[in-house]
Amino acid sequence: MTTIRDIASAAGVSIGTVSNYLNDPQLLAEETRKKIHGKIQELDYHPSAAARSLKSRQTLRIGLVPIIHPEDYRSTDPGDNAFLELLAGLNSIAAENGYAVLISAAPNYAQELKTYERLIGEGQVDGVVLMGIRSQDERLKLLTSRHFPFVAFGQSDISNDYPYVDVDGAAGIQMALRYLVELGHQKIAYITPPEGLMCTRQRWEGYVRGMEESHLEIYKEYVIEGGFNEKDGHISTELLLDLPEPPTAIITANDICAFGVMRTLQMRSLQAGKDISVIGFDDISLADHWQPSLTTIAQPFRKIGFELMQSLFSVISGENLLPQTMVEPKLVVRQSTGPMNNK
Amino acid sequence: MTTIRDIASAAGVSIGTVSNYLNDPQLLAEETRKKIHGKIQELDYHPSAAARSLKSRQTLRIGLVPIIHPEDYRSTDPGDNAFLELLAGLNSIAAENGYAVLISAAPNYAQELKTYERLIGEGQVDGVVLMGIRSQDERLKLLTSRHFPFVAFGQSDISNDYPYVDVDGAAGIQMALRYLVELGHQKIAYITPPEGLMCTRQRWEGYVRGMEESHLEIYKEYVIEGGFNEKDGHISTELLLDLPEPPTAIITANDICAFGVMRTLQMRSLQAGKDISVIGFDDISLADHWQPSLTTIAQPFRKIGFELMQSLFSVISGENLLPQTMVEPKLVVRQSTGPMNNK
DNA sequence: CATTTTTATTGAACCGTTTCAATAGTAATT
DNA sequence: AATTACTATTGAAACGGTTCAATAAAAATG
Repeated sequence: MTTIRDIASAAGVSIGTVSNYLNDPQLLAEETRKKIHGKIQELDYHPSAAARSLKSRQTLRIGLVPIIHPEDYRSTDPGDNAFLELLAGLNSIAAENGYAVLISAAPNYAQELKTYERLIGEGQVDGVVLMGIRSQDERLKLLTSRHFPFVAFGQSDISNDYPYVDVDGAAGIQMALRYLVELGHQKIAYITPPEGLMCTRQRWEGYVRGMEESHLEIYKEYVIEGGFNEKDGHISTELLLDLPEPPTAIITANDICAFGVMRTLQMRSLQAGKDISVIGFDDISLADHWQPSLTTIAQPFRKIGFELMQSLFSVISGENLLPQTMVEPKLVVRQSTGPMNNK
Repeated sequence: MTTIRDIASAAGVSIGTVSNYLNDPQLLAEETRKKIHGKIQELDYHPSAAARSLKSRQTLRIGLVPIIHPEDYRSTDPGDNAFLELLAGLNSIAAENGYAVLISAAPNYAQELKTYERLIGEGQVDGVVLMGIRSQDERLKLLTSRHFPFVAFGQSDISNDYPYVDVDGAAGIQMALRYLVELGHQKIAYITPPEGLMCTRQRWEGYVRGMEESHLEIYKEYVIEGGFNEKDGHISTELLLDLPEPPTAIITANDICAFGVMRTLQMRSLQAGKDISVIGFDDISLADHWQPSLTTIAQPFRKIGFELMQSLFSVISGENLLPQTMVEPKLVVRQSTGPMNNK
């Protein structure tokens, strides 16, 4: 192992000078700089991360604490696809800034907070990224009270004075509505996410705004409190189709729910995209491969990862202690939507 | 920040004793142990990871270096699903042993080796996990020559005297064959992965052994050098169906290829699972949602993650410097296979 | 009871950096 | 020429643990 002392003596300078070379090279005379550079290459020197962070109090690491599901599970959870893209986003910005991402798993929810406490207590990381914000999220409280830099993906239902990045669900729904109206639809049903979630409230606003924008009235029969599962889609669709005047388009809580809608249409010999238009939310990988493929409001997870990491850096550097970003979703048009069919 | 000295003076002992408490509590007298424990709780003490690893030379971290694809991409790459499950496996064993996983991304292949060199040079991790082993993989050479603990997922086509975990592709194919024969199939075609890969060689062995086992002869017309894409499945299937005596079952290189096979069958108005049985490899999430759902040979990625991390620990501890593990795949039966159809 | 062994604790050195006041040398200013 | 202002470099003191030879006290042995 070669240390800073080896470099110093090989280059005939003091260790302080080598340290300066490492941290602020322009402090040195051109000649000295070259000499040190040469020796570093020659001796293949890498400064010890441990020593460095012991003294300087920064680790160049960002923490992430996933909960590992106990069993081997193959989920259609959008979380899956999302998580990878998000991780890619986080990592790429992190790497650009010389940071790495430390994943310290918690075996279950009970151990979650303790894992965060260890992570920050031991000084393993300079900041953390929170995913899957829950209502009354204890992690928000913990990190806020400890004044530890963090950023969350998603807003909470409690106070929102913490750094976050969120997807503008309202804009997404509004976008979908605008598109459907362009296609001639007017009877547009909306299957909402479960009551009580932040995104439910957000998206509802989008629905209201979008309908107003197109001067359409909201019929309460067309708004169904649904959920994220295929079953929710199924049940809600049955209700909608049994109305005296069924809708010609359905916006759903997420893609999985939309699949439930489409299966129900099929059972009734209706064709999605022709008889009834269906729009999902998320754009999971299945959406593209479904038959017919699903038009959906895509969440740009990679970009969210970028934003999260950039926000976190601005918190850490003190440049902006309360960055709050909204990311715009994107409408991906596929086969499950089409012009209104006047039979 | 409370340090070991704070605890020591609060408990009225020396810092050496507190250190002993931390690392080997049974060295202490019951009474002392309690006293220190109390103060640690009271002062919410967490030993500094940096100081600890500076002196002890272990980081309690394992490194992983993914290459971040430059663009936002939504892939059907089994790698995706695989990567997450694998990561879950790695993390859960790591966490059990007090370890965390450090992800240090490389922006591209050109920078990959440098990233590894930094990671181990700076002493950021105690070992690394290698994924996606390539032929003549430079990483194997680097890590071996530096005597740095590592374990690879997959064998290489060069020398194999390094620690690895691999999936027994031969056993998988043999399993599939046995199942097809049970269903009455005899004309069983095999679309191979591309020539030159390790897995191709492995699986070919499985095909040969499986056919021999059932006393079936191998017809070279039934063996097609294919690949991992939908197109490979398509082209190969056309060839197979145009034979004077087309096969009644097809084993493919992976699920994506199998989808290509199934689409081709559909084009010719043949029904997978009735007219011709199709078996994939990997069990990506789409396999279950395809119409008809795909029978496939599943790679247990979670378990592979377990094995990888366990192997790595045994290398690090010196307990076994050359662990080499084969993991058995599992046949997942769905709708794309069925009894032979004697028309 | 003296001696040896075992058990519990200590304290100082060390791990490899960063940091910063101090210093020497050089250039600019009066 | 004397003073002041920079620039480049130094050296020692941290940072917060671990390690280990040394020591003290208690227990076992002859």
